[in-house]
Amino acid sequence: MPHPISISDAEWDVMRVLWDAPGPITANDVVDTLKQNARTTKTYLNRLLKKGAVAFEAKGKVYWYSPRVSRDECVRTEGRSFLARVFGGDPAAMLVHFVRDAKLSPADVEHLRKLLKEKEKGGR
Amino acid sequence: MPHPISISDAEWDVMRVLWDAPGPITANDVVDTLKQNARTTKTYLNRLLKKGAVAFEAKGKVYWYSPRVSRDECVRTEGRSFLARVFGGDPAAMLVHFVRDAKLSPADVEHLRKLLKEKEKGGR
DNA sequence: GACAACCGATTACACCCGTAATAGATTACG
DNA sequence: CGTAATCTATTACGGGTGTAATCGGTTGTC
Repeated sequence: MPHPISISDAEWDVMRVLWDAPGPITANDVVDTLKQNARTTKTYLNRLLKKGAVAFEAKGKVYWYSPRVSRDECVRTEGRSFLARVFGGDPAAMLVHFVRDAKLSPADVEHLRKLLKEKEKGGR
Repeated sequence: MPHPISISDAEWDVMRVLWDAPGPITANDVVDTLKQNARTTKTYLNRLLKKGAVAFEAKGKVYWYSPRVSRDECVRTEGRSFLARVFGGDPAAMLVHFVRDAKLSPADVEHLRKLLKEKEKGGR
């Protein structure tokens, strides 16, 4: 994959809006959702365009934007970088930390235990 | 707490070396461990000093450095920021992702399951 | 005592980032 | 048609970051 696109903090906000949308949306849709300064948000969209993280289709003078990279791919990339930076690449240490630190509902806990159980036998 | 010190990527490498050390160490110790350019590493130490993330004691012309902020505090801060950025603040979603994505030894899995079990009853 | 080696401090520099204003084109309205 | 509104594109700018070279002082060595 020729893709290690790096998405900044503020750009993540924009990407999450795009990923959550059911289809292409306009810059103003993003602005309305984020309730941030319109100029600023449009700058982010532009930078994401340059990076190849989003695509657009022009209708009249308005652009309709959509993600060009998958959320999952970006989450994985960002996660690996975080893991390397903060935990020196040790995933178990990271999980221990988060399990300790996170506020989880009983249902969440149940879900995670199930996942771990599968992981235990299923392997992979 | 007057402390939301922000530590950059490259600075984390330095901090991890300091945290892992049993006591104060010199800039050259850090250089030797990281095997990065000495000038560069020293720049990082200087910036960390300015930020108040490390302290030093001069012995002769050599400085002996030690962390001034706890690893745990920094990990927590960084973790929260990551959680907000990538998962919009949903800890369960993050854990599910990492449990799925991480390579874990059977012992790791066992450990995590135990932690979750405690969390389930003990709460908090 | 002179000079080389070495150390931390200062300076450099290009790029990214958050934040936004301005410019230029196009459209909508009266 | 002319003017106002509205898009996107371009430009701005201060601060952080990765990367490193230079400066100025101290120290160790001959």
